[in-house]
Amino acid sequence: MKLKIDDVARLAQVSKATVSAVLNDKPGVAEKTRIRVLEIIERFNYKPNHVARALSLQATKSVGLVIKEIDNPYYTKIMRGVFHICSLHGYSVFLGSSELQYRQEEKIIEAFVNQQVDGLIVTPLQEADRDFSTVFNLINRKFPIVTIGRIKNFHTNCVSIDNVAAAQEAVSYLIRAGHKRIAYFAGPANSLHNDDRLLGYRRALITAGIELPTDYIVAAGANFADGFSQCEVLFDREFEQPTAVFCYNDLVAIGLIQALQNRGVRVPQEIAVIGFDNIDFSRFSNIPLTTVSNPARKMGEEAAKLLLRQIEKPDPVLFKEKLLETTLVVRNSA
Amino acid sequence: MKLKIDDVARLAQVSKATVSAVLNDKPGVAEKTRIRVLEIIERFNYKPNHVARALSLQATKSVGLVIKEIDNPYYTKIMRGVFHICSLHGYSVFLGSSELQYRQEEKIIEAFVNQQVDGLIVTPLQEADRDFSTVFNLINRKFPIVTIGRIKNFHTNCVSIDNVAAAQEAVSYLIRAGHKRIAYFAGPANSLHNDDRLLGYRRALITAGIELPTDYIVAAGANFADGFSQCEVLFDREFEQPTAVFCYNDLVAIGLIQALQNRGVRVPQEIAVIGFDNIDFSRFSNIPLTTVSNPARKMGEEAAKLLLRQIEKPDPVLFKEKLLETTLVVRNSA
DNA sequence: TTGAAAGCGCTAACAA
DNA sequence: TTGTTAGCGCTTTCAA
Repeated sequence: MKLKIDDVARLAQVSKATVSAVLNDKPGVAEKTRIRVLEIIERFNYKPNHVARALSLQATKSVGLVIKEIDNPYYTKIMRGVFHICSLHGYSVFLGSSELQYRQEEKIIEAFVNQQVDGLIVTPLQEADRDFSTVFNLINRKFPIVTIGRIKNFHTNCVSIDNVAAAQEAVSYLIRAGHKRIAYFAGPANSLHNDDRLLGYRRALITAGIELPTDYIVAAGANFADGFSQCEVLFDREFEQPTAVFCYNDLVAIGLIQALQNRGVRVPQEIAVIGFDNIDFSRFSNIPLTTVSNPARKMGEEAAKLLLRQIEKPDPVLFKEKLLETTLVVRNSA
Repeated sequence: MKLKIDDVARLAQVSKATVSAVLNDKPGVAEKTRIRVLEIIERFNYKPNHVARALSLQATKSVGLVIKEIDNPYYTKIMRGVFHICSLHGYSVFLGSSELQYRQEEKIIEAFVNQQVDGLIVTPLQEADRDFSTVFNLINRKFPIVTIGRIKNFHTNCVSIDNVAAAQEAVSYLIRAGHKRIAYFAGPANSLHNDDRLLGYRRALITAGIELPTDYIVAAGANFADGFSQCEVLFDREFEQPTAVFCYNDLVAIGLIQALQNRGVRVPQEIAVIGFDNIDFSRFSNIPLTTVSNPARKMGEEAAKLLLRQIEKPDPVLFKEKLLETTLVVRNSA
């Protein structure tokens, strides 16, 4: 069977306390014995039992990451960032995806907490009637948590981007390019990201002194199919057809462009389109997409750093928000 | 602080052995006391400490999943399957991605084993000079493992598809459609999948009595960029231009189609293209892709089932291979 | 039907 | 500098 610490102790002719000390780089072990112990460990390929150590230390060296959609490249980028930093620091990560259901999100969080993870990174689902008490309680108990994106009316340690400013920049770019009738293909209802991007869109218009009926705000969603299917709204007779569309995200933008092309509408000549996120694929899409680059991987990394810092020296004080930079990536769609 | 089993025992005025018994649905607890204990558990929201239980049981109720690429939708589908079955059975899953580096794969596997996962699902990287001793040793120690895809010259519990037959079917379809000059855009070198698909391609040609120089086999890869960049090879003067291309996977096919369109070549009229995997996006791509549907999610599920069965009642006997069905999905690209 | 006690493999006081 | 011992929070034998 597998070796345990007592075996190593016996083989090295020391007590297990000593073995434990060398395992954990504790001072106060004679160089000679340290070497002897290390030799035995090496020779017999001893690996400490992680579970036993976790029980004794009351720390599992693991964190939980809860994302919203496993198939969304934005979240896989975040994942990569989190994985990267965590593995650098010897933490492993449990992954769970709420698939946009907040009950599911709560279940996952609870499961992770029961698994004794040392901390949690959550991309919280924000629905109007959503109950945040699970997260709330955890935070009250000083359980280490960082959220990716703020929670409405609620303070957490979090990392995010300035969605308002980013959207405003994108729309201002369209305005500077001469567009006056600019539609917004909105994201999921009750998404804080969507609220912020909508606000940025509005601010850009206001700043430029452009007034547009609310018809120019089209409820789309977050996926390819949403952009694709809502395309027809643009050709509705009720309002003057836009010359540009700012989209909630790249998937929506790509869906829209596809539908536009199916109708024979040229992009960007007849209708310009801007996305958001700068997913990998947007570079390769049929018409390379102009979009706002969202530093998802970096967000994952910063979230992990924030969390690990919190775990390793709990800061009684207060909530930190880390804001990351976005940039407009101009390609061919606008 | 958090309640422990002793607290519950005290509150319910029983011993902790009794509490443990009701927690684990063991028989031999009087209905009256069971109810009393459950009430206390409910009232104080007691949750057993997973780590302590794991140490005592020598089982963590967790498994490790090692995939090759986090950004590849094929693997995220597998993930979903694995997650689904595991969570149904109360197992949590550690995820790791080798990102195509087998050293990385080994590290992850070792880390998982040290974490005391109860079993492992691996999508093994197959390179020519690759050393499988880590996996080998684990299997010899009867450590529960299932691989997704076979390992060359090596028996494991595994789930896979019949890549040869699937490729043969796709290419035969092209032949029946009248194509005679069919190229193969090959996947990564040393990929067993690629070997099998290549074999299927060859068999289809042989069966139809078609002979083609090896120029028609183009080294591409597994990603969009590979298909995109290798497009030009098709227009090489050295050999007669193909009328159809069978691609290693959808990403390559989509990349190729994109490049073809950039050149003004019409798909499928001038060149027909078939992919492999049927990733979600292939349905939405510019020209909806004809492809071989690869039941990735189902593979994940079956792999998980196989693994859990192995964990819960170790079968001393032998290796099982589960072969899943593929089907040709005909859309517009061929 | 219940409880006392030992044990899972490790860490950390404390004593020697 | 090293060893003894008591936990960490659970499960499980065995005796009552």
